Amino acid sequence: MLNSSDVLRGYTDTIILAQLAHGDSYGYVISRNVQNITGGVLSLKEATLYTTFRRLESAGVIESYWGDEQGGARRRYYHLTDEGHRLYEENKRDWLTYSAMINQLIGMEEQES
Amino acid sequence: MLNSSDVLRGYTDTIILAQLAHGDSYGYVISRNVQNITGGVLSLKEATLYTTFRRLESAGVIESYWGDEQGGARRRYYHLTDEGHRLYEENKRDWLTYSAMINQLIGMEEQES
DNA sequence: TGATATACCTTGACAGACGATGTATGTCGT
DNA sequence: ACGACATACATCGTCTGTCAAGGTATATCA
Repeated sequence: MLNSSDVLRGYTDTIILAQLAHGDSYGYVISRNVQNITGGVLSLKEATLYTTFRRLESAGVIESYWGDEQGGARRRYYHLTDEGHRLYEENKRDWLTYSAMINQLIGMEEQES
Repeated sequence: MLNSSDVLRGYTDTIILAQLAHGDSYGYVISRNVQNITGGVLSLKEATLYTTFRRLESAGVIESYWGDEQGGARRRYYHLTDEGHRLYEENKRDWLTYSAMINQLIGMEEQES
């Protein structure tokens, strides 16, 4: 009943920030990485990916530039700003807190009174 | 930047199923439980709660009946159906899988190549 | 009398995810 | 030469879940 959309919703931003934290990258590769890491179980759909890029760039957490490929399709690369790095760290901490709470809420561990 | 809505989105169903897994309950108490468990950090808003009840009942995973309170406000109790129990267990398993993947995706642990 | 707690409910708006669709370049097989 | 496929980016319109705002009703306590 749970689908990819609901599972990732709210974390797409952080997933993209994570991909960019170790170096500039571009849409197609990020999309592929997500599929590889999750064994194809979860995926950031292209429509989601590109609208998210727009949103993050408007927010000033990423910046983009065109790569100078010789041959092949053009690539728009994205770069994490300082603010982006800060947000990434913050979101990681938040995920730790929130995922622990969801664990509690959905009864993954029995709580003693 | 992450807010309660985004964090819980996709898990409200499971949270409610979890609350009902140990016995029938009603909206107000479930809402309070979520706040207590998370120390007030996360909360299921009433509008969300009641629209979710409708959706789950339509789906046949919960059933409702009016309590016979003598005095005080009336309460609509909810009961997990067999299908509801099944879905709850399934969603718990899914959460284990998906949360591990999100951990990977947002770089909570460094992966060796 | 009115404030507070308990308890339920609906409407309308918003925001994020995504299917469908489109564009363009380059490679490989036949 | 032609079509299939992979790479790569982009937008539009729809769907769905969340929630602020508003409402109803009962009981208790100051």
